[in-house]
Amino acid sequence: MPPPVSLSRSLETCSEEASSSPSVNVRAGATTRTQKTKTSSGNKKRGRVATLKTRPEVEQIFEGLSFFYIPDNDIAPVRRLRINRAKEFGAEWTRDMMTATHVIVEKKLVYKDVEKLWPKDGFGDRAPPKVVNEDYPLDCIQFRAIVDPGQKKYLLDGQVTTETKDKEVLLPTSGVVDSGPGTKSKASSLPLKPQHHNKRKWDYVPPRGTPSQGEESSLMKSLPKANARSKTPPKKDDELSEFISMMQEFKDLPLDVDEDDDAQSTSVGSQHQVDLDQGSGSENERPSKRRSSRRVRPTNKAITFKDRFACNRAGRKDAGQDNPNARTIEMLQKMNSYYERVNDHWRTLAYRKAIGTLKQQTVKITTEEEAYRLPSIGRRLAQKIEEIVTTDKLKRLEYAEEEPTNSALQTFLKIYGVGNKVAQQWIAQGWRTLDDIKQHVKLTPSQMVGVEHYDDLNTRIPRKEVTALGEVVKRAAAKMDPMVQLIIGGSYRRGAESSHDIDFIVTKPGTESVAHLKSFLNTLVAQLERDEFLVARLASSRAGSDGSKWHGCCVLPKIKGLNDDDEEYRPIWRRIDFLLVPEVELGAALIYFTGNDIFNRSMRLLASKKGMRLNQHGLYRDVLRGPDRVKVTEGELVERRDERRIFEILGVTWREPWERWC
DNA sequence: TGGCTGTACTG
DNA sequence: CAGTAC
DNA sequence: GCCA
DNA sequence: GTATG
DNA sequence: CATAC
Repeated sequence: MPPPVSLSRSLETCSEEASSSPSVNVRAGATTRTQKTKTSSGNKKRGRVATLKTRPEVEQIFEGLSFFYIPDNDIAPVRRLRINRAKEFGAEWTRDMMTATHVIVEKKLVYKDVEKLWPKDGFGDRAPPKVVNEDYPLDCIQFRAIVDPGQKKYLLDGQVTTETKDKEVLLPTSGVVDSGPGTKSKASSLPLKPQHHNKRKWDYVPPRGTPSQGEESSLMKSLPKANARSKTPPKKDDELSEFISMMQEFKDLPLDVDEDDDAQSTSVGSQHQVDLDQGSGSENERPSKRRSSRRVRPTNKAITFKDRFACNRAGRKDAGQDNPNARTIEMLQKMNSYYERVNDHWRTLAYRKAIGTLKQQTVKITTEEEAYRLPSIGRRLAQKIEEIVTTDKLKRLEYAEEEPTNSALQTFLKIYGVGNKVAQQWIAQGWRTLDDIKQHVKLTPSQMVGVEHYDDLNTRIPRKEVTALGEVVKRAAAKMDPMVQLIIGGSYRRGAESSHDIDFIVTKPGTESVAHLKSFLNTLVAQLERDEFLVARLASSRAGSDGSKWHGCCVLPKIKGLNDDDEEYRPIWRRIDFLLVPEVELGAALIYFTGNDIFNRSMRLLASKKGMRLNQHGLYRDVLRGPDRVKVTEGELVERRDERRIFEILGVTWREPWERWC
């Protein structure tokens, strides 16, 4: 594999600006097709400027800004294109730094190079221009917003940051550059989101009238979007498109690559085409900054089989507040709940996994590439993460939340017994509020309770109260059968500070089937109902079935020292569940009822990959699954009593309940 | 391109 | 069984 | 949405 | 009606 | 619940 010498040479030709960035050209050359080899004169003038488009006013994001480029010319085709792009969006190209609002520096250069050009006398009264690398304008265009120029990703080599926060800005010598007004840009960005196949699904449909929503594959990113915009029908032959595709391919590559990159690639060295240049060993782990489609997951970060399962990665609660990615997580969670609402089951799953991954990060994830290297974060999510970090918002989410039916959906789904089908149906019938529902809809008994006690049932239960409720039940139970054990599971067992409901695992030494506990539960429930502790029954075993659970509502009685201080004690309805578990199955049941659900699914998935099966009853092996993965054989029971043994057999290192937050 | 945990209860 | 819940 |  | 899906 | 026994 001889290095592409010839190519690079031809490039150099076109890069008359010598000293600077031969590399750029290399690429251009390599891409041949673009301007046939002989880029020079003829083609060059072929009115690129003439093709300058004017974009709709709303897109004039750079209005009032003037960019000073370093190097100060537009000889290199790529830079010329970039300058023109900036102009399209309202920027002025200035050749005088004194009038510039931003100094756009080629990545190959370091901060010192900028200092050389920096006016010795400063800028007088006016704020000095912001110094950023060439990614800055591109990102602004991509997000259709003036993003914070102080972000790390726009720093030059050798540039020092002033603040430790996210928004640091570097100041040139005399510098007093703050991130300036509008660091939190409010500018509108365009949606970047390919709508999906998602057959037969009521997928989200962007509100009409909003700016192009469209298709835009993740690989296409910003530029193509422009052409595809509704208003201006794309012109196939537009020569700009040629550049566009070229830009897409290279815009994220450092402009220096190639043969000379060598040495300290501390810079955003890229090793694209690593395979080409022999040994040079640039195959360091540098996350290739390219955003092209080519998937190059760094191989160095080998993820072992078992590490791919969430149940094997540590996780504790809390990962929230102080987490450096809190903002990102918050936004993704909103997207997640949106997809939950529209019943996009699998996307919801993907988001939850990604959020889990993010929660475990100890450093802030800033760029797409950085995010992409993490497990369960693919291109699409990585892009969204970068968008959030860069613009502090997510366009896709804004559209989603604008959906008029969205709020009604959100309301209805929080009613016990109402899922997506029913909620959609109600909305289709025109109902939008709880009142509408109360008046016009025939509810099932469960839904009735759900509506009547809507607020109570959607209020989280403080841990302290869960404990208190637990005591009430345990006391009653002990009175009727001291041998029975009640274990509070769910998030409480994981150590949560508040829970959505209370889960009791009801078991008793010596029991081998739920039948042995059924009568006890009936008695217990009956008693607690008389005590007016249990106030509603939502679901309980059907006659014939295994009958192992009971769902209902309860209220905490007035208790000395806990809630008797207020003259007005109002009982709050709480969701309560009982699960009958024969003692022999306690381990499996504990795993199941401790969760969280991602943890459980992960454990079960791992089990199934190992030819085993895990459910609330136990761990089985040699499960035979027929042709359509239909379970043919139950499999042989391996373990069910001992929680730890189940972990062991699955090859999962033991994790305490409070370590099962995924 | 197909899978994505596995089960119990309601109506 | 579809829908819902866990 | 992610992944094998 | 009761069982089944 | 809808359908079947």
